[in-house]
Parts: sequence; C-alpha cells; structure tokens
Amino acid sequence: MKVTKAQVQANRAYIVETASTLFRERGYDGVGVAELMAAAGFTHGGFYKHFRSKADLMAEAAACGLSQTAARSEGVDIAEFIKTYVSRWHRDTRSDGCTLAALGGDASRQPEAIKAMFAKGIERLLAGIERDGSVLGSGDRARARAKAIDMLAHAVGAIVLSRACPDDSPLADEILNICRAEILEPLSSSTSTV
Amino acid sequence: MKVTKAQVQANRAYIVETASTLFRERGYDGVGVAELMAAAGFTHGGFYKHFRSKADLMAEAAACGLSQTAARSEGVDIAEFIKTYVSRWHRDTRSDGCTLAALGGDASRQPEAIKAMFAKGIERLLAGIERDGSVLGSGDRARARAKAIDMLAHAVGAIVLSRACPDDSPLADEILNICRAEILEPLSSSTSTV
DNA sequence: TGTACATCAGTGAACGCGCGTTCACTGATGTAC
DNA sequence: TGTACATCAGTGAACGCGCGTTCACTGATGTAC
Repeated sequence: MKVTKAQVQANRAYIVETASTLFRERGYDGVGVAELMAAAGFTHGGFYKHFRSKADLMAEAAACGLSQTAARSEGVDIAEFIKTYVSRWHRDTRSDGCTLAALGGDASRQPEAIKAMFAKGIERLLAGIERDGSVLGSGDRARARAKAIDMLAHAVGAIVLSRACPDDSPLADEILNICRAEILEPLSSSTSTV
Repeated sequence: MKVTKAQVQANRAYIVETASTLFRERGYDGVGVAELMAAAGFTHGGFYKHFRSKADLMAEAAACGLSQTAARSEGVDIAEFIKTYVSRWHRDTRSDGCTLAALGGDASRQPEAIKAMFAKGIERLLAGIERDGSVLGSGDRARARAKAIDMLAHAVGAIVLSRACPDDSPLADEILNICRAEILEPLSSSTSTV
C-alpha cells in the first residue's frame, strides 16, 4: 500500500487541514486521533508515520488555521474584515472561523510550542491589519500597531463572549452588534481619532 | 461515616469552590472527578452523592466562579477594575482569575445549561459595571449598557490573546499594556465621549 | 432523657469505554543493476 | 528498457491507562418511641 511521494505530501497536508477544522469545532481534547484520521479518509495507525505525537499535529494545525485567517485578512479593507469577523455567521461557524477565537483559550493550557505558533499567527494577522491605511490614524507606525493589537483583542473578545452564551440567547447577538458598532465607529468617521 | 447536615452542605460548597479554581486553571477536560475530589479532601466515590454528573458540577462551578468575579467588581471604580483585570497578574493567575477569560472558550462547546450559567454571570458582571458612573457618558441607560458590554469583551479578549502567547514572549505583555491603555483612555479624559 | 433503628455522606474496589500510542504486516513505489 | 529488491505509507489488532460512573459497604447522625 505504498503511495507516491507527491501523494504522501498531499495526504499529510489534508490531515493537517482536517485537524485544523475539527479542532476549531470541538477543541483539542474533543477530537481523537482515530476520529481525525477517519475524517481525513485514513485509519489511525498511519498517523505516526506523519507526526511524532498528537501535540505535534496540534501545533501544525494551529499554524495552518491561523495562516488561513491571516491570508483572508490581507488586502481586505479593515472595516470589511471587522464586519465579517464580529458577526453572527462567524459566531456560528467555528470550524471555518478564526483559530484565535476558537482555540485561543485552549492554547493557553498547551505546551509552549503551540503557544509559539499562536504568537506567530497573531503577528501575521497584525501585519495584515497594520498594512491597511484606515487604522494608521495620524500615520505613526507604533500607533498603527497599537491600534491593530487593540482591535484584534476587541474582536476576539466579542466572539468568545458571544459564543459562551446560549445559541439562541438575545445576549449573544447583543454582544456582537454592540461590539461591531463600537469597533467600527472610529473607522467610519473620516477624521482620525487624534 | 455519616456527617452533620451542616457539614454536608459545607463539604458540597467546598467541592464546588475547589472545582471552580481547578477548572479555571486546567480546563474542564483537564481535571478528572477523582483528582478534583482528592483536592477537596475526599475520595471520588462520594461525588455522586452531591452531583448527578460531572457536567452538573461544571455548571455549578461556573456559577460560583462567575459570581466571585462579579462580587469583586461591584462597588469598585471601573478604571481600577480594568487595571486589575487587564494585567500581567491576571494573565498569570488563572485559578484565581476571571472564569469568563479562563473558560469562556470552553463554555462554547459545553451543553446549553453551562452556557446559560455563563450568560447569567455576564449579566451580573455587566450590572456591576453599568452601576459605576464613569462609563455612563452622556447618562443614557442603553448607552451605559453598550459601553459595559464593549469594555468587558475588550478586556476578556486582551487576556485570552495574551494567554495564547508563550509566557515569556514580549507579545504577551505588549497586548496587555496596549489594551489596558486603550480601554482606560476614554475613562481618564474627564469629558464624556459623546 | 434514653434506647433502637433508619438514613445517607463518604469509602474504595470495580465497571466499561475511549484515549494516545505501538507493532507486525501489506503491497505499490522507488531504486539498483 | 526490464528485472529484482528495498522502502515505507497505510492497515488494523493490541497495549496500558485514566476517564466518568456504579456499587456494596461503613458507621456516625438523625429520628421514632
């Protein structure tokens, strides 16, 4: 049952992608190696031909998911990004949403290697946000970074808080609507804040 | 080995408290029933004399932890609350910190009963924040609530993001410092925002 | 108030189960001649 | 280019382990007389 070198690479990449979405949906502890491999179309035994441990895959899956979010944010207007991010759709679509919002809380209890992946992912996201002109404000580079960090934390907090509420609770929607408006407010006014 | 009615109540409360701190530190899946009971000074068998299941305890522990945070925020100046909340100390002290920040991400994957507890806890926290005058701004009641929700999400996001980074990374501190300043900024200026 | 008995919080062994990981095996691919 | 053999991704049974939960038992408390 050996397989083409190219196929091996493709299979491995597919396992990482599958893991990335499953972990986001159900958490690191919520998905087992066997289930994960089955979802990718394999049996569990082959897992250790690709990865040294589940923790190793977790780190790779985090990197995969985070770079996906970063890629989506690049070149997009920040206001547009926030509208998509702080939305009911994002709240309800864990598996295709931001890894930071879905697994940020879990990452804090994981080995440093995984946290390092998250830090890298955050930096990449920040770079994308900073690049957009509308947050730059008075044009200061340090100020642009500060604004980007602040906005990201703000948006992540809105999703985390909203997801902690029952799915059909008014509070879940209220949090999203209010935070979206508050984050967008300084962006929509054409005059810079300072 | 029967025990006084009062002692039974006290033991039960102590188990809930112990669970509340252990869950915050290591997550719901990170603490087993046996370990939890041992930490409270009992053997695991007695667990089901107090609770119908681990999930039941999780809901009670959430309520316990959330009301603790709410109690601490009441009557405290909001600026002071934010300074304590968005701090390195809070980032590094999961077991004694806010349940929202420590378990908000996990709550989203738990049964609706647990999410309902979180929603209740959020409402209680909001009530405490709204009561303080400094966020009221122009005095509008709806505006005060909006500001309170926004601030809470902002602060929670800062802690979650910072905790997802490696403990000794500059980014972990940068996130806290920047977000703290940004959240406090509209509070320190004596003129209201609108 | 004193005695006899029922209650039930707490104990610790045991349960089935799913987890992460290991291992002998398979057979198509890749390589050496 | 054709043949013989080594490689190794993928298979599926098996491993030890810790999990949540159950259960027969204990013995001090609470209650009925």
